Amino acid sequence: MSARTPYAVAARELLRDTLFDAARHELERRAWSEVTMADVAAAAGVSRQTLYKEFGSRDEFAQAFVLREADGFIGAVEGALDAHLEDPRAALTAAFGLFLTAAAGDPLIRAAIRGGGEMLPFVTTQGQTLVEGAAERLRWAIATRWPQAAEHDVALLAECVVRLAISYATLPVAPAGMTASSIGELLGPFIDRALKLDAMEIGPAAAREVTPAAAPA
Amino acid sequence: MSARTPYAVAARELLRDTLFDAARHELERRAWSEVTMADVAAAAGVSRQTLYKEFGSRDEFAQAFVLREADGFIGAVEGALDAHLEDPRAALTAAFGLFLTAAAGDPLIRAAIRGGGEMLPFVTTQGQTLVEGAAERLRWAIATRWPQAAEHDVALLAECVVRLAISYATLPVAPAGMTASSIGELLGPFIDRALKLDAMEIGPAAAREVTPAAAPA
DNA sequence: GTGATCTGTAAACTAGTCTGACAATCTTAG
DNA sequence: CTAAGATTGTCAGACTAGTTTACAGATCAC
Repeated sequence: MSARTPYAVAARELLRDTLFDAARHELERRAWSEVTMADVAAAAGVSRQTLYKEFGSRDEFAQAFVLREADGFIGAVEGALDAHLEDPRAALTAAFGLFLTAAAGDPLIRAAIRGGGEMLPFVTTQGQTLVEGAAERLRWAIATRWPQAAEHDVALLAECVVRLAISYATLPVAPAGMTASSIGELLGPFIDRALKLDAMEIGPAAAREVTPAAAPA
Repeated sequence: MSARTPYAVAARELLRDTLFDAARHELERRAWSEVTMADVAAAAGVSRQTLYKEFGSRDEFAQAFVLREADGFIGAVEGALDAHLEDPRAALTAAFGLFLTAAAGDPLIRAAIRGGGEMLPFVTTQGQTLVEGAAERLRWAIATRWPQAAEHDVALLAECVVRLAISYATLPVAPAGMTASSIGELLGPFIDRALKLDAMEIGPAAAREVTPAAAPA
């Protein structure tokens, strides 16, 4: 795989990764508002200009950074899904619980929540990219595992789950497991109908009583 | 770890890795004499000049490539050592067997042996760098796991094992396991005396801190 | 306000890579 | 054995990515 990636592409990816890792490293000791672009660049062993060339602005960089962090979480979530391929409802509950547990333990998220919320805009008001990106990937994760599900249902589920995940991660009200099983209860019926392997006839336009509107987190 | 590696260094390493991987990829379908430098460069997505700048000549590149391949093997060998920390003799036998098995199954080594031996010089007559490099790393691997052993004994053992490994890999005469236990018999007495943890009068210190976890790299 | 710091942009400079070309060497066909 | 073709190793010039220095505007501390 790495052999088939041309150097130029890999080098660019490496640059971004190095910058992200540098940012994470800086964020482990102080808040985002205390970290300057110069700090990030220096920590990555790169000039400030290079950083600005790769990411146009400070906000753009923060956005991309948050997106990459989210990507890491989704990787873990996919593992949880794989552990419950036969039971979609359990898969969601497990994945959601794992995500919340990981999020609660992640030093970056802890800092982001406690640190005056200076980074919160990137996952909420400015979070369109994040929600879209995460939903896209979750959509793919679900679709490949339960291919019989209707595209529309998968899209709806993915986006709502992502929004709920962000909401509960930034504002936890109960232990991860408890929240997760609540969500499992809430979305269970929908999931059973949409993803169930059983040979039930799933009419896409069937009764859709509970259509949770895209509630902003 | 990757965060603490400055970009410039990582980029250089990436370039070398990309070139090595490209070479391996090429070598999986034809022999080294059939692979041109242009092929390697192209497969890595890099110009021929860049290749020549990083490695002065074709031979130098081949040398470095062989060295890196060997490094991969030693990584596996270290794993085998860790599985027998309490019994150095068994550790050597297991490691040697694992190496020979892996070597026998490795498409590159198979091709190198059968392909008219065009690459053999790099592990034999031209193989000084390889032997020294591999011995150095094996020496380190042993010394960190059995720190009570005398430096001289470790160095002697490491170099001979490396040479034997190369010899048997390039000219196998029996199944890997059989050869490995023969080597175990041959070097066993020396190992028992040099590395044995038992309270014999080895070394200046009878005080031995049993380090159970030699951090797997 | 004043000074200090940081962002975002611009310019000139440096290092690394690419392209195309070349002589020298090696291979192969005839 | 010779001629044609391919490959190695090297070079010069163009191009690109990254560095350095500098500066205007915004923000914050005092």
